[in-house]
Amino acid sequence: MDLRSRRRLQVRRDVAEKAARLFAERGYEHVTVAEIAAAAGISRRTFFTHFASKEEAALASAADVLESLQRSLSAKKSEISFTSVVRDNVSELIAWHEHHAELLEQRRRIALSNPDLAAKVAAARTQAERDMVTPHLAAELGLPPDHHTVMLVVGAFTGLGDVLMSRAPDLLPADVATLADEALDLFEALLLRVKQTLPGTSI
Amino acid sequence: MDLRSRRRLQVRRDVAEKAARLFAERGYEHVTVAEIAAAAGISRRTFFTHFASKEEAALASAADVLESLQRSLSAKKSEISFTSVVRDNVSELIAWHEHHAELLEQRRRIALSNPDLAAKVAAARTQAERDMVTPHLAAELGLPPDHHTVMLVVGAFTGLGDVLMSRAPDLLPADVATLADEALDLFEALLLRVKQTLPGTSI
DNA sequence: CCGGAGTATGCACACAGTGCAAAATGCACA
DNA sequence: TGTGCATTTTGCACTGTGTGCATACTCCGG
Repeated sequence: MDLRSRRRLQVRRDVAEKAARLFAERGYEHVTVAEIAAAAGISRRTFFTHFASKEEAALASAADVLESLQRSLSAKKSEISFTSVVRDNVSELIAWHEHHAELLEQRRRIALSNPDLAAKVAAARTQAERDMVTPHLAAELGLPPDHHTVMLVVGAFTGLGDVLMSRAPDLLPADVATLADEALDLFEALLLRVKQTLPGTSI
Repeated sequence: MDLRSRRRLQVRRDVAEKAARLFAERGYEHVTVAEIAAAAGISRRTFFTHFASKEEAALASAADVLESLQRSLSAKKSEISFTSVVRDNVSELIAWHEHHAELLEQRRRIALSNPDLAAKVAAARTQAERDMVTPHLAAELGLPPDHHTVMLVVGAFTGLGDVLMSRAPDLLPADVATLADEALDLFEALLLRVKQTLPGTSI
């Protein structure tokens, strides 16, 4: 990694952070790209060499949440069952959330200021979740990743995950844990049933 | 309904239809609002009295799909089980799709030309699905609609539904039916399990 | 026929995003 | 150290979306 690209990355992070601050303060719509650029000490035109759009800057500052799940899954690969890994990761995530209350409050305000943006963040999260989880569930079921059954199971998983993520901001950490447990119990039951029914289905 | 509003609605439909045609022909991004307005015989400014945005015009022409589920659910209310109603409705939807191949092809092209728009359509569909389905499932479980368990079950349902809807365009109608059956079997099993576990949980 | 409500339109403007060319910056090599 | 090259920054002009405001039009009841 040469010096140029490292500095570029640093600028990118800096701009995203300044943007997030402004969005949280005044609402996404009421902040212009010119203002973000000014706050970061670059020109408006340069902003667009770092981000393809104002929206991208907003999304960039929220990309970190998934990294933890990513790490958990690739680290503990196939050692233990899929749901156990996820259970562990949920605890990890909840702990992380408690230690970053201010950051999450900022994001909550941004999301509140622009539901469309929030929907996009959620969609991106779901998509990433889907991509991470599919290979593991496919392996656990002994099916190819593009098998319909796998897709359905993954769909149910992300559906449950979406509920969890959408409720989490309004709940106490302990309640989030309870809800996550219930969701995972449900998913485990579903998974078990699929495994039992599986030998019969052969498309 | 007075004459004025009826004509206004007619114009709105007309504009949306013209817009959809243009979007399918040249791609969402390569059609300007000015062109849509011209095609519909109104001024650019008037376009914005009918639609808050270009996007809204694109979404407006895709709002009909959900009406069928809406009707099915409110008509057959509580006569038979929820999943049976949905099963019936899926057949209905598949039949409808076969009779509107050209329209669906048009929408497929629009979605292809702009993934963001497609994501938004999907999100709107999911949200509407959620709203329709929640009261029925709450009733069937004997819980308040905002109960966590209900939310989770609804989440699983919409998650499965999303997979179904995202795969459908690439499958033959018969395969869509098979996939829908599998999804509903899965959901039925989940629902059954929740019912069995329910008496124990009391938050 | 008239006055007013609802609607259409034109005009000016703010802002996002892009292509292009000039200027600034940092890196390697003589 | 200076010079040439590649990357990056910036200004400028332009297209397109969306909005506020004022004006003109249309249709309705009196």
